[in-house]
Amino acid sequence: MLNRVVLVGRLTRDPELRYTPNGVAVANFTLAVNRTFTNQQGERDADFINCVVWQKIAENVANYLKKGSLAGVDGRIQTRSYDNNEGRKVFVTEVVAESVQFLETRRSEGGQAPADSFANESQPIDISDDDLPF
Amino acid sequence: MLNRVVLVGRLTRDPELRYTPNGVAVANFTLAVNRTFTNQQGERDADFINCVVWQKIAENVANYLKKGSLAGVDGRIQTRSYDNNEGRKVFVTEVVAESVQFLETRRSEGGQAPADSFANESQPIDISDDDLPF
Amino acid sequence: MLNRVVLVGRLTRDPELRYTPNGVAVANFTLAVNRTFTNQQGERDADFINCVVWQKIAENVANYLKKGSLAGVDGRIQTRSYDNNEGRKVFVTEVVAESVQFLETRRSEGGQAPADSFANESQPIDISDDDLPF
Amino acid sequence: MLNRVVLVGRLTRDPELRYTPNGVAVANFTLAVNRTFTNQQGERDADFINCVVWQKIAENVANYLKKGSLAGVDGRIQTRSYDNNEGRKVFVTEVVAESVQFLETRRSEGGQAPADSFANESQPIDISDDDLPF
DNA sequence: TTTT
DNA sequence: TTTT
Repeated sequence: MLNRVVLVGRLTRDPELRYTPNGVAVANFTLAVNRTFTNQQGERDADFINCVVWQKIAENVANYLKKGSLAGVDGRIQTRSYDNNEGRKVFVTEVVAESVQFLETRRSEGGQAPADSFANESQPIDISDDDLPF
Repeated sequence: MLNRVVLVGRLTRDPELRYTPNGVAVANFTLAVNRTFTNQQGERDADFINCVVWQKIAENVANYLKKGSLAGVDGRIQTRSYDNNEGRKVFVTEVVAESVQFLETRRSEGGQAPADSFANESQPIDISDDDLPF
Repeated sequence: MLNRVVLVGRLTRDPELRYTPNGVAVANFTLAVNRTFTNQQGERDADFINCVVWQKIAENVANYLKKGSLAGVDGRIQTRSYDNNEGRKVFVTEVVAESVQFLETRRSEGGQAPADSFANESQPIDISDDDLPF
Repeated sequence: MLNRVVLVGRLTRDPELRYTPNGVAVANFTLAVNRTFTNQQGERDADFINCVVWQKIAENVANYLKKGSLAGVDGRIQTRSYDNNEGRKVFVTEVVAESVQFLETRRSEGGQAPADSFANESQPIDISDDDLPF
């Protein structure tokens, strides 16, 4: 059945990279996707969408993206549940990214940026992977 | 920023139609979207995705869809939080449907279906609405 | 870069299945996707979108879909050009389907449909393939 | 019926802005969307996708985007035909953009860019419009 | 809390 | 007719 999601937004924090007991890389990050409309208070709201990536893309995401990076995600919605430490079932809805596009280069913190280096002249980097472990 | 979701799945229960204090119709339903792959136990899993619709579409959804109906949804992911009755913050991720396509006619329960009536010859019905209240 | 298309529509004719010189299956079909709005004459228009599928999905499409079938397509837009028989360059924009969902069972022509067989009780069939030859 | 397209790519030329006899703005542009895979010659191919936008977005596109700009498009596929000057029917497949996201600031040609202005710190601009004339 |  |  059809289940397709496409997002462009900014990472709210650095991605978290972990490894499963079998050594498979998994990264989690949250995308802040600004809404085009404003709320009753006239503010521009955002949706904060949790994303997961596996394997090689997970490692690429951890290497190339950080808090504030602009990224595009093509994936699907996944739901799952787990029991929290109070023994209560928690339901999770998140996006499994099948490909991630790095839409800009961030200046490194405290780094000395050469006068002629402009992010808008950098190539967006595509990181995709087809043999996911699920 | 880009935030787009397209789903095709079956309703897990009848849609719930309510009205805001200002009289705006809202309907909630959950789509079961079967995955194409199978899990470790060889079972075919599904994602259970909560959807919200507003206004005229909400009423159409309540009228035309029921538990088990096959439906297509075009919308976006929305996140929000609220405090539950224990004073704890609960985070919700759901799909705001901007248009819903009713993909089949369900036989009415206990009804007598005429020998020549086939769901596959019915026209899918599109219900969309552009002036959402947000 | 992001390139994602999702369609639900009906085949305008039976799919055409061919094989490349290397024996790779390719199928072509056109989806009529009705618009939700009506034109100035008050008619409901449709878009006629050419689709290509490769390999196993191509054969599944040829086996399961026919003129009039309702199908969902998840894929991407592809552009290419070729020289026609008058030596003129022709530009083609089409959708490469990465997965196709068969959304209903068509009654076989002249077949005897049992009184209790309803398309709406059939399972949508997903046909997808990840190792495309391009 | 469902018809949804999401693209991220670069403009191959400056957008062309025109007005209908009734004064409605229309802009045309082509997005080069690089493929993630390479062709047999090891080159990285691209798809060149023609896009149309109407009304206010058309004017925004003409103002903010130019050849080489990185842009995101959310829209749908449209097909139409017209008779060319040889009296031959030409079929067109293009994307009608319902919203366009300007994903970077281009340095103005010959302009003097201040040492601390980085495109990656600029806000992507969303231009969308809901009351299209069709 | 889940559909066919 | 093609962008970085």
